[in-house]
Amino acid sequence: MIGPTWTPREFLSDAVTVAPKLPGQYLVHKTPEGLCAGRIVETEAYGCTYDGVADDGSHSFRGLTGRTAPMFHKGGISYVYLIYGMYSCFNVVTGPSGQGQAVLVRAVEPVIGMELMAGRRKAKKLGKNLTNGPGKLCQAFGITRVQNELDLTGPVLYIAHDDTESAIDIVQTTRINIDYATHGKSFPWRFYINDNPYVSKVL
DNA sequence: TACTGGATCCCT
DNA sequence: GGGATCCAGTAT
Repeated sequence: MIGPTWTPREFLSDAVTVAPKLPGQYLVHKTPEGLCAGRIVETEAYGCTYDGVADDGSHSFRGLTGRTAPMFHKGGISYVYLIYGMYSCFNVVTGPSGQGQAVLVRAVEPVIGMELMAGRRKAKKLGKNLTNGPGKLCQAFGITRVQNELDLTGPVLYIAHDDTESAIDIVQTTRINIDYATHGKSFPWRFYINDNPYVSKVL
Protein backbone atom coordinates (compact mmCIF):
# COMPACT_ATOMS: atom_id res chain seq x y z
CA MET A 1 0.00 0.00 0.00
CA ILE A 2 2.60 2.57 1.09
CA GLY A 3 5.45 2.62 -1.43
CA PRO A 4 8.82 4.33 -1.84
CA THR A 5 9.39 7.84 -0.54
CA TRP A 6 9.16 10.71 -3.01
CA THR A 7 12.54 11.68 -4.43
CA PRO A 8 13.97 15.24 -4.41
CA ARG A 9 13.33 15.79 -8.11
CA GLU A 10 9.62 15.06 -7.80
CA PHE A 11 9.24 18.23 -5.75
CA LEU A 12 10.87 20.46 -8.36
CA SER A 13 7.83 20.75 -10.64
CA ASP A 14 5.48 23.71 -10.25
CA ALA A 15 2.95 23.64 -7.43
CA VAL A 16 0.09 23.42 -9.93
CA THR A 17 1.73 20.31 -11.38
CA VAL A 18 2.46 18.68 -8.02
CA ALA A 19 -0.84 19.53 -6.31
CA PRO A 20 -3.03 17.12 -8.37
CA LYS A 21 -0.43 14.35 -7.98
CA LEU A 22 -0.47 14.38 -4.18
CA PRO A 23 -4.03 13.10 -3.63
CA GLY A 24 -3.71 9.32 -3.33
CA GLN A 25 -0.16 9.58 -1.95
CA TYR A 26 0.73 9.17 1.72
CA LEU A 27 1.83 11.67 4.34
CA VAL A 28 3.92 10.07 7.09
CA HIS A 29 5.17 11.57 10.36
CA LYS A 30 7.38 9.69 12.82
CA THR A 31 7.52 11.05 16.37
CA PRO A 32 8.61 9.63 19.75
CA GLU A 33 4.94 8.91 20.47
CA GLY A 34 4.55 6.81 17.35
CA LEU A 35 3.97 6.88 13.61
CA CYS A 36 1.06 8.50 11.83
CA ALA A 37 0.24 7.98 8.18
CA GLY A 38 -2.62 9.21 6.05
CA ARG A 39 -3.73 9.14 2.45
CA ILE A 40 -3.82 12.66 1.07
CA VAL A 41 -7.28 13.45 -0.29
CA GLU A 42 -7.23 17.23 -0.81
CA THR A 43 -4.62 19.83 -1.80
CA GLU A 44 -4.31 23.43 -3.00
CA ALA A 45 -1.52 24.98 -5.08
CA TYR A 46 -0.12 28.41 -4.19
CA GLY A 47 2.36 30.83 -5.71
CA CYS A 48 2.21 30.07 -9.43
CA THR A 49 0.90 32.35 -12.17
CA TYR A 50 -2.38 31.79 -14.01
CA ASP A 51 -2.51 33.15 -17.55
CA GLY A 52 0.36 35.40 -16.57
CA VAL A 53 -1.46 36.73 -13.48
CA ALA A 54 0.35 36.46 -10.13
CA ASP A 55 -1.32 34.58 -7.27
CA ASP A 56 -2.47 37.26 -4.80
CA GLY A 57 -3.81 34.51 -2.57
CA SER A 58 -0.32 33.22 -1.80
CA HIS A 59 1.77 34.19 1.22
CA SER A 60 4.66 34.59 -1.20
CA PHE A 61 2.80 37.22 -3.27
CA ARG A 62 4.45 40.13 -1.41
CA GLY A 63 7.90 38.66 -1.60
CA LEU A 64 10.35 36.89 0.64
CA THR A 65 9.81 37.63 4.35
CA GLY A 66 10.72 35.87 7.57
CA ARG A 67 7.57 33.79 7.52
CA THR A 68 7.50 32.97 3.83
CA ALA A 69 11.20 32.17 3.41
CA PRO A 70 10.60 28.39 3.23
CA MET A 71 8.34 28.90 0.19
CA PHE A 72 11.28 30.35 -1.70
CA HIS A 73 13.48 27.38 -0.92
CA LYS A 74 14.00 24.67 -3.51
CA GLY A 75 11.09 22.20 -3.54
CA GLY A 76 11.12 19.30 -1.13
CA ILE A 77 10.87 20.90 2.32
CA SER A 78 7.91 21.66 4.57
CA TYR A 79 6.34 25.08 5.13
CA VAL A 80 4.31 25.12 8.34
CA TYR A 81 2.67 28.32 9.51
CA LEU A 82 0.36 29.37 12.34
CA ILE A 83 -3.13 30.42 11.30
CA TYR A 84 -5.69 32.36 13.37
CA GLY A 85 -3.37 32.23 16.34
CA MET A 86 -4.10 28.60 17.13
CA TYR A 87 -3.83 26.19 14.24
CA SER A 88 -1.00 25.01 12.00
CA CYS A 89 -1.14 24.44 8.25
CA PHE A 90 1.22 22.05 6.47
CA ASN A 91 2.54 22.80 2.98
CA VAL A 92 4.84 20.99 0.58
CA VAL A 93 7.30 23.45 -0.97
CA THR A 94 7.69 22.89 -4.72
CA GLY A 95 9.56 24.27 -7.72
CA PRO A 96 13.12 25.51 -8.21
CA SER A 97 14.75 27.80 -5.66
CA GLY A 98 13.34 31.35 -5.54
CA GLN A 99 9.88 30.58 -6.91
CA GLY A 100 7.77 30.99 -3.77
CA GLN A 101 5.51 28.02 -4.44
CA ALA A 102 3.88 25.47 -2.16
CA VAL A 103 1.04 22.96 -2.01
CA LEU A 104 -1.26 23.14 1.02
CA VAL A 105 -2.37 19.71 2.21
CA ARG A 106 -5.96 20.33 3.28
CA ALA A 107 -7.10 16.84 4.25
CA VAL A 108 -5.98 13.25 4.61
CA GLU A 109 -7.64 9.91 5.30
CA PRO A 110 -6.13 8.27 8.40
CA VAL A 111 -4.32 4.99 7.67
CA ILE A 112 -1.86 4.34 10.52
CA GLY A 113 -1.87 5.70 14.08
CA MET A 114 -5.55 6.52 14.51
CA GLU A 115 -5.28 6.07 18.30
CA LEU A 116 -2.45 8.60 18.44
CA MET A 117 -4.36 11.00 16.21
CA ALA A 118 -7.45 10.70 18.38
CA GLY A 119 -5.38 11.42 21.46
CA ARG A 120 -3.89 14.57 19.96
CA ARG A 121 -7.25 15.80 18.71
CA LYS A 122 -9.44 16.60 21.65
CA ALA A 123 -12.70 16.73 19.77
CA LYS A 124 -15.66 14.84 21.13
CA LYS A 125 -16.50 13.45 17.73
CA LEU A 126 -13.84 11.37 16.03
CA GLY A 127 -13.95 9.50 12.76
CA LYS A 128 -13.65 11.75 9.76
CA ASN A 129 -13.34 14.83 12.00
CA LEU A 130 -9.83 13.61 12.82
CA THR A 131 -8.14 14.92 9.68
CA ASN A 132 -10.68 16.55 7.32
CA GLY A 133 -9.13 20.02 7.41
CA PRO A 134 -5.66 21.61 7.29
CA GLY A 135 -5.63 22.54 10.98
CA LYS A 136 -7.14 19.24 12.02
CA LEU A 137 -4.64 17.06 10.20
CA CYS A 138 -1.72 19.01 11.65
CA GLN A 139 -3.11 18.57 15.14
CA ALA A 140 -3.70 14.85 14.54
CA PHE A 141 -0.22 14.31 13.07
CA GLY A 142 1.58 16.43 15.67
CA ILE A 143 2.73 18.94 13.04
CA THR A 144 3.54 22.44 14.34
CA ARG A 145 6.07 25.09 13.40
CA VAL A 146 8.67 22.81 14.98
CA GLN A 147 8.28 20.81 11.77
CA ASN A 148 8.80 23.87 9.56
CA GLU A 149 11.51 23.57 6.89
CA LEU A 150 11.96 19.83 7.32
CA ASP A 151 13.37 17.79 4.43
CA LEU A 152 10.37 15.89 3.05
CA THR A 153 12.67 13.26 1.56
CA GLY A 154 14.11 12.59 5.02
CA PRO A 155 13.20 9.96 7.66
CA VAL A 156 10.83 11.95 9.89
CA LEU A 157 8.19 13.76 7.84
CA TYR A 158 7.81 12.59 4.28
CA ILE A 159 5.60 11.81 1.29
CA ALA A 160 5.34 8.17 0.18
CA HIS A 161 4.00 6.81 -3.08
CA ASP A 162 0.76 4.89 -3.39
CA ASP A 163 1.93 1.64 -4.98
CA THR A 164 -1.51 0.45 -6.07
CA GLU A 165 -2.61 0.89 -9.66
CA SER A 166 -6.08 2.20 -8.93
CA ALA A 167 -7.16 5.27 -10.88
CA ILE A 168 -8.26 8.27 -8.87
CA ASP A 169 -11.14 10.58 -9.77
CA ILE A 170 -9.79 14.06 -9.02
CA VAL A 171 -12.04 17.11 -8.87
CA GLN A 172 -10.49 20.48 -9.74
CA THR A 173 -12.08 23.67 -8.45
CA THR A 174 -11.34 27.02 -6.79
CA ARG A 175 -9.54 27.34 -3.47
CA ILE A 176 -11.15 27.89 -0.09
CA ASN A 177 -11.11 30.92 2.23
CA ILE A 178 -9.09 33.32 0.10
CA ASP A 179 -11.90 35.70 -0.83
CA TYR A 180 -9.53 38.59 -0.16
CA ALA A 181 -7.46 37.50 -3.18
CA THR A 182 -8.95 39.57 -6.02
CA HIS A 183 -7.49 37.43 -8.77
CA GLY A 184 -6.39 34.26 -7.00
CA LYS A 185 -9.81 33.41 -5.64
CA SER A 186 -10.89 32.35 -9.11
CA PHE A 187 -7.83 30.22 -9.91
CA PRO A 188 -8.86 26.53 -10.16
CA TRP A 189 -6.09 25.21 -7.94
CA ARG A 190 -7.92 23.04 -5.43
CA PHE A 191 -7.75 19.30 -6.05
CA TYR A 192 -9.60 16.59 -4.16
CA ILE A 193 -10.62 12.96 -4.53
CA ASN A 194 -14.22 12.78 -5.71
CA ASP A 195 -16.70 11.50 -3.11
CA ASN A 196 -14.02 10.96 -0.48
CA PRO A 197 -15.59 11.54 2.96
CA TYR A 198 -12.39 13.05 4.36
CA VAL A 199 -12.39 16.08 2.02
CA SER A 200 -12.67 19.21 4.18
CA LYS A 201 -15.85 20.44 2.60
CA VAL A 202 -17.62 20.14 -0.72
CA LEU A 203 -18.48 23.51 -2.18
C1' DT B 1 5.48 50.71 19.72
C1' DA B 2 0.68 49.98 17.89
C1' DC B 3 -2.64 48.01 14.81
C1' DT B 4 -4.77 44.64 11.74
C1' DG B 5 -6.41 40.43 10.03
C1' DG B 6 -5.83 35.64 8.62
C1' DA B 7 -4.77 29.16 3.33
C1' DT B 8 -9.28 27.49 10.83
C1' DC B 9 -12.04 25.11 14.10
C1' DC B 10 -15.70 24.50 17.30
C1' DC B 11 -19.78 25.54 19.68
C1' DT B 12 -24.23 28.16 19.61
C1' DG C 1 -22.98 33.20 13.08
C1' DG C 2 -19.30 34.44 16.27
C1' DG C 3 -15.36 33.84 19.49
C1' DA C 4 -10.73 32.05 20.48
C1' DT C 5 -5.84 33.55 20.13
C1' DC C 6 -1.16 35.19 18.29
C1' DC C 7 2.13 36.73 15.39
C1' DA C 8 3.90 38.54 10.80
C1' DG C 9 3.55 42.45 8.19
C1' DT C 10 2.73 47.09 7.91
C1' DA C 11 2.05 51.55 9.55
C1' DT C 12 3.27 55.17 13.05
